[in-house]
Amino acid sequence: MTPPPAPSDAVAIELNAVLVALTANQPLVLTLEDGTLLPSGPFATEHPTLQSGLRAWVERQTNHPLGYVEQLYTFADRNRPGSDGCQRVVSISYLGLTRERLSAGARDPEWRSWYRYFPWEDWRAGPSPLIAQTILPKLTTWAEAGGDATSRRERQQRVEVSFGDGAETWNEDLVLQRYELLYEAGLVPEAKQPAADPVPGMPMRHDHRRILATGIARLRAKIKYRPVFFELMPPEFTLLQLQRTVEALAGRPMHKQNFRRLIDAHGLVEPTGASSAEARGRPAKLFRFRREVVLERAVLGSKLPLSRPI
Amino acid sequence: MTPPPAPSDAVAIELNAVLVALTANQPLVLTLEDGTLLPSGPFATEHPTLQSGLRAWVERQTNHPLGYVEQLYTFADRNRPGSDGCQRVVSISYLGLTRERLSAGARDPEWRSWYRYFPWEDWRAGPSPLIAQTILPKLTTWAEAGGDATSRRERQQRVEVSFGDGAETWNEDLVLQRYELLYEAGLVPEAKQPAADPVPGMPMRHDHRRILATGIARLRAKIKYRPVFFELMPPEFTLLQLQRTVEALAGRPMHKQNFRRLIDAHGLVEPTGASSAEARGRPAKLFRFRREVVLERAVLGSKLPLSRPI
DNA sequence: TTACTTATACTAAGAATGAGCATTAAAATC
DNA sequence: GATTTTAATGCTCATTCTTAGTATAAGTAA
Repeated sequence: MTPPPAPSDAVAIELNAVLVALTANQPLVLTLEDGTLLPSGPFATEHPTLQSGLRAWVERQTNHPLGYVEQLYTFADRNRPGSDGCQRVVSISYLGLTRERLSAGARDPEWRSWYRYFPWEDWRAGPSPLIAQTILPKLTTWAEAGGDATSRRERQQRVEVSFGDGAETWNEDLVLQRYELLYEAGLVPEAKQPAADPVPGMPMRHDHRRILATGIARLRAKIKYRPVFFELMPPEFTLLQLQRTVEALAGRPMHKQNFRRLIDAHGLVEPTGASSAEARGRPAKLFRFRREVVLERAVLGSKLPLSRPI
Repeated sequence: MTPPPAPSDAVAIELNAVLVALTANQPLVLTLEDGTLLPSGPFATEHPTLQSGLRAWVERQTNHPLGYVEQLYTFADRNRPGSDGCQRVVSISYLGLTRERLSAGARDPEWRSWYRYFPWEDWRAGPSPLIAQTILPKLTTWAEAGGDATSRRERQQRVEVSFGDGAETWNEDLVLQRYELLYEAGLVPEAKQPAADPVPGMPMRHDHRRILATGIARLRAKIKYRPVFFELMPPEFTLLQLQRTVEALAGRPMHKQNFRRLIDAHGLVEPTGASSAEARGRPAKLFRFRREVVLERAVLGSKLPLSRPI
């Protein structure tokens, strides 16, 4: 059918990592060069697999173990933003979760909240006002400028699917679709023909903001059926701390009682016996993660116990 | 943190495709060389993206459009089965769905039922007897041969999670975990130290059976929230034909009335007005897929209406 | 002591799911 | 032509899962 593929000429392999940590209820991502780049790992190492090489490299750099690693996507587009056109760049990206941050306040590498890059993705205090006030109007203009009637209707439908109506119908998993729609509409500075007035949100170089969007989307989808969020928690924690962590990742508020019922129903935690008196109110019991459940089958039944904002 | 990655020396890029079609209620995969290889596509093409290049290549070869394409995984392990050790091979694999098969009965390329490679994955007629009779005994032996007590318990737990108890608790999505467990236990011919009596199921060269397992697993998971199975259907079909298609992919029987209720509740189809008189009984109405729903939000609520075998 | 937080128990309504009965409509067979 | 067989389709009922609360307990800060 096809001869065995010949070794391709002039291929550069690049590893990109979306490294996530969590501090003060903010989801953080490790960045370089004033927040404009994701860290790139070495490819040709002594390690047998990409994943083990990446893990060792991150652990050496941050002095903390990587709790969870998963491959995100491989980009190899010829006219990929950032490639110079003559050499094909294959970029293999990974998502990694880690428990603690390296030296606080450092620059390069620096941990930054991912909502600086995607401010419209934070709905923890209710629907992001950015969407109804800024994004939807611009996208509607773009949709109405589409060529023929079919194209216009298709654009409108994509806007509606990705962003909902700006209030009730929000799907927090569609991070990547939303970014790509804004990219196509020229509403982010990375676009080929960027508009004069892009939507708020810090850009990155090359296609690193797209890779970050891929990572956030994957993580938001993942926490619904695998309790990976424990990799971001300290060994002991209260249920409210756990809830705030999940809310930070999902970008949405949750119903406290139902959240606890869910965690309990799946046997994710066990009490340590101790209590925390960190906050002002009634002391909360401390829990630890039951490692055994990682091996068990899927959990959390694909639905997070969202609450409607008050 | 790290200098920009230097172009790696001696890297070969290989594209592998898991191309799926469906005929006579069998899920088929395109193979080469007497069923021992998956097709490999060219890498350096005139196309701007890997995906468009793969799509064009497949459509040229099979004379049928590829309905759906998705990236599966990138393997780049140094001691990957099939690599000769000196040159690093990066293998990017894709899943593609297509509607019709090319010339029937052809050899090379040839469409083969994926259950020839994974006979234990077909539970359409109830729990696969292979599991209780052959696989679980062998895996139990392997688990009990583990080094210390901790290792033995961990092995047992992995067997239990991947294969369940051989009867009630079966998760059809864990195709890859099951194959990898059998690989580790030396129970497939591809293993490094294969046992004298591997479990039934046709092997493939290199790591192509692992790639196929990845594709099946991805597809089984995908149909629960995106109706991609329509890409395998003719333009008009009866609801029973649709059910048989989903059953072929998931490898499990479904409850007919509840399956129809689900399809109906999500507005996936619309009647064409015509009826089919293919089978003996009462003629079934013909339906067509409502293309609009592809754009809409997630569907099928993560649960297929399984039925217990009679 | 009072006001305020936070934790935790419990419940009622509604939606989704699992399982099956009953009926209809055609072809095949006697 | 009546009867059997095969499938399609309509409908119900119980159970479980979700949603959205109310109520109460147990601490700290003023």
